[in-house]
Amino acid sequence: MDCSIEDTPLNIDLNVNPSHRIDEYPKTELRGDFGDEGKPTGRQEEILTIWCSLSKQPDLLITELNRMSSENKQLTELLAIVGENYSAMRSQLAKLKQSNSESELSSPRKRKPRGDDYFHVTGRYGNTDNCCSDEGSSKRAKEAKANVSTIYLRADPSDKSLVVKDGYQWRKYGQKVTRDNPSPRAYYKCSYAPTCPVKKKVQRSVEDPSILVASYEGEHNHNNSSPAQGSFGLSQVLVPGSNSLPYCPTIGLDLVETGLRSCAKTSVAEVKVPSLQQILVEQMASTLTRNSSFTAELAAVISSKILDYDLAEK
DNA sequence: CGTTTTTGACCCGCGC
DNA sequence: GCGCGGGTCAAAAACG
Repeated sequence: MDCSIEDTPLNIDLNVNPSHRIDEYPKTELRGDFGDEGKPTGRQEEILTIWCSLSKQPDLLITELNRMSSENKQLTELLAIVGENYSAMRSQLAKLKQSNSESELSSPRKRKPRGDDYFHVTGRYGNTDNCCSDEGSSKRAKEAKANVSTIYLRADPSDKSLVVKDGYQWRKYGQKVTRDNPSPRAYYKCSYAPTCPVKKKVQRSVEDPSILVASYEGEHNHNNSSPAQGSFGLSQVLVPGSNSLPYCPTIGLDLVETGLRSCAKTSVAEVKVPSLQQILVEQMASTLTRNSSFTAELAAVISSKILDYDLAEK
């Protein structure tokens, strides 16, 4: 096999170093069917091609490795800065929330909302009708006993369905448009067992329509219908629960904290959580490495640069 | 044909 | 007592 590389229309700028731009080099092409998992020959050929190029130029390999190492360092520093900015923004948000809640307490509400204190604590993405309840009401005391819990799920905003796949079987018995949220609220009952008292309310967040807010009420009185682990989706974290609510997902950036706080509030066992940066890096790495097109294009860019060095030296 | 979803009507608690 | 708004019911429609 020879180590020739053909031209390809692919053109991805992967160079984060502004002084070292890829488009300074001639566009090259890669033969193959990227992303087609049924035909692995294309990608394998690219890897072989790159390996052939690199093996011919050990010095070049070292140079390239050094450059990538420095870029990696830069990226790490950038990530640290982003993390610091995030922390600063979060503390500012906390201050804002605190001042907002103080002003809400000082101004009387027109109508006493239903719900319990739980929502007040965890309800950043909850509805306003579920927050700021008064103490002392017998109904609310009953609700507090009823094991109410809220989860937040990332959902496709274009998908209008209010379906939360949590592994249990639900029967929808109502849907309502509430006053303070344009998106409808769906009411579900657990249909796995006829006598199961668990109810679920699902509604999109007012602030972010891509967030589904699901409120669970009650406790399943039947054996778990073996909810599939991870059925909440990729970005959700399975949390061992002590009650009927098996999942306490942590989604997105600020939702991580909110989700976990809600877990703690519902007496769910304490959970070790990786740092935000770690989560971000892992998710990015996972997404990129699973994308065969990306890896193929990455290989294409690297090989084109190597070839260019080769030509320049000659 | 059984199950699930839709949707308008009704019920009930709360604030005024 | 009345009106508002959330929650539930139940008949009809849709679905598999």
